[in-house]
Amino acid sequence: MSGLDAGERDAATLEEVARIAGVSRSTVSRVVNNAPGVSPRARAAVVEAIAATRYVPNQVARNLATRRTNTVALVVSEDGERVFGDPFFAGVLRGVSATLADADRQLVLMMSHGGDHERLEQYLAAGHVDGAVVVSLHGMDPMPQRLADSGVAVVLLGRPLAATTVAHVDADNLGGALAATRHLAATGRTRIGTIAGPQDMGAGIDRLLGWRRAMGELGHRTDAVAHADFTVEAGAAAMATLLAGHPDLDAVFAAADLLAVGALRHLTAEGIRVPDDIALVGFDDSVLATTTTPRLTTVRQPVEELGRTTAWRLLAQLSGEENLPLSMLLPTELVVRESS
Amino acid sequence: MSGLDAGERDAATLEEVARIAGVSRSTVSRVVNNAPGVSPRARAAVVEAIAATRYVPNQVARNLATRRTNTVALVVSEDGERVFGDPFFAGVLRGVSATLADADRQLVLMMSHGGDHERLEQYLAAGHVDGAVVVSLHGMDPMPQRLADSGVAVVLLGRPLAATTVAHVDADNLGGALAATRHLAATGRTRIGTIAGPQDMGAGIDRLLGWRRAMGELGHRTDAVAHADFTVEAGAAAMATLLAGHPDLDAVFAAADLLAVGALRHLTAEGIRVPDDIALVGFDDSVLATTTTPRLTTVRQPVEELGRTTAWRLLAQLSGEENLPLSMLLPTELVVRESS
DNA sequence: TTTCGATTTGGGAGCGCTCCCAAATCAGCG
DNA sequence: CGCTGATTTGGGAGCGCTCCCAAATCGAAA
Repeated sequence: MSGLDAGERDAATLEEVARIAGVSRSTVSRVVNNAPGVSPRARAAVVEAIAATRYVPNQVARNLATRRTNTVALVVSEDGERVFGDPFFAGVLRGVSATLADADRQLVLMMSHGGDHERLEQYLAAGHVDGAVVVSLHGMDPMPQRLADSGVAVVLLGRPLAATTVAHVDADNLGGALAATRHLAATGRTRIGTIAGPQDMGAGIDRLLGWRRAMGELGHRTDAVAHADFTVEAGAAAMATLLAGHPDLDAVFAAADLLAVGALRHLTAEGIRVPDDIALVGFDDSVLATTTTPRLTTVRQPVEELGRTTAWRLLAQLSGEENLPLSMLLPTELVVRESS
Repeated sequence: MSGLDAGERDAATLEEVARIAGVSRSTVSRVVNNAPGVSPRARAAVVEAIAATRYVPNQVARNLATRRTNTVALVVSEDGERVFGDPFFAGVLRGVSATLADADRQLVLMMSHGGDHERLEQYLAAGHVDGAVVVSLHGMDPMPQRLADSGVAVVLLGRPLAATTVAHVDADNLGGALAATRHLAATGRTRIGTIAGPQDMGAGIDRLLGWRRAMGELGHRTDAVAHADFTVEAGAAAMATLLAGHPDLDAVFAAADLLAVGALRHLTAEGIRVPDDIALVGFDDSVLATTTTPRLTTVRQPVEELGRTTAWRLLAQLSGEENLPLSMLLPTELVVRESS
């Protein structure tokens, strides 16, 4: 209220520090950014003045002057609900934030629950961040391309469906699905169904494709497909559907651990034994996979690594490196446990 | 590279728009902020020029000039791991982001996994955000007070342990624990233990206190206490400890649903029936509570409302309202299901 | 002592916007 | 047709910093 405590509130500026230290603005700036060319004497005086005034550089001013912000957004194209349920995001976040922290960049997490899309684009385009990692893109969402067009560096985690000049990093979903299905066949299963994920996302499409291709190689029909989005409930429902249409199934490849858990739940409830009657393979190798009974055979994707690599790719782009790969594929790996 | 596509990259500025529209900077600014006092003619010209140049105001410059950013941080004093596991945060996030969206503010989510604390404080103090909601504070963490001192508006979700001038919003943890314990007693239980949460957080302390007080009222001993942090595993372990020390227990109040789930898991494994042998009450009323067998009696806390109220309180403070409450307590409510 | 190159320092200009005040324009009325 | 008050417009100053260039200072060699 009164002017008395104004000294507490109003942060000191460069100019003030300079005055107190008895040097110029420039010299203080040099010290703050520890740039070379400052005499020890001047430096000491400035350091003292900074301490005395509890000076903190105003980032906003700095951003305006340098035209960069040192912050990167992790944009999750999904609402909070889903984000917090899925261990996949936790891993990605860990990877991204580790890499960013190493590079001394600030991370801001943003999710665009549908309607917010517009505000989000505005925010990002308005110079608040240097770049963005966009994850869990659905359908042909033009957002990443638009961001890129408006000058924000963007890298996608997960391949986009739409043609775009935006780089992406992805896991070898196709290879993983291929391996899972072949494994099932190799252990003597012949009637192998699949619970496919959402077909508006690269991961969903590619895992289904992998299963299809493997089944083709084996000379098997590919009609035992049920679709579900990545939730336990949908997995259970899909399993029921699958069973209804194909009662003779002896194996199922589920495109996510969450789906496999749902399937397992349904099978158990129906008195169908896993793996004795039906073998089950999931995808992700999330914590879930080891807490079920029986523990899940699954395809491990390097979630944290995915986050780390995407962030690295973004940083590289930001620092102006040339000839960076437009896409990067990380390997997946089959982990055999008890369910197959 | 070349200057050719510079027009694409370099965003138009106010000045350029003004030149094209044939008016002054000020007039364009007025239109952009739809301030009054612009003739229809001028306005039309400006609107057209904006469209032509695909002009987007530079937030950073605006922030510097106005000394506000229109963005609010949700700071979770916990690492990503925990944040993503706990449904509590999902609810809080939903509440906070809903309120902020209504007020047309941008939300940035930040978590400070221990070491990052410093960078986080720097970031917030450096003028990037107008205010912050801080949730899940541990111990006597001075961070909120420090932020407040450096001019950032702060409201806590969950009462702080340290004395502070920072406002907070909390659920009536004490009342809830009281109700839960009394309920147990009212259904004829006499040897009531508790699994207490972390004692470095208000919620943990208050729920234990509530149980203590209720037990006191009833004239019961208060020695059947086991401690655990808010995870399923810790809950199971605590249940085991409790049972070892007090084999005659006929009821347990767990300070969180996660803990109750752990306890239930242990009891089931031991062949102890719930509620027949031991009645169990949790806290939170998260989704978990309805997916167990038997379904959990629990204390409902209005998680989303908590987020909403905290955000509201922060916005009120930001808009300079006077005489705002320093603390707000939201009611909790016992939800009786099958486990008691 | 002079001179020249290296080091250190200072201050102007500018980042893109808002805010404020003064100037210009417009209307209405005697 | 002039005067007055309201409306609209323009431009300077400033937000706090960085960047760059010129001035000042220093040191050692001649």
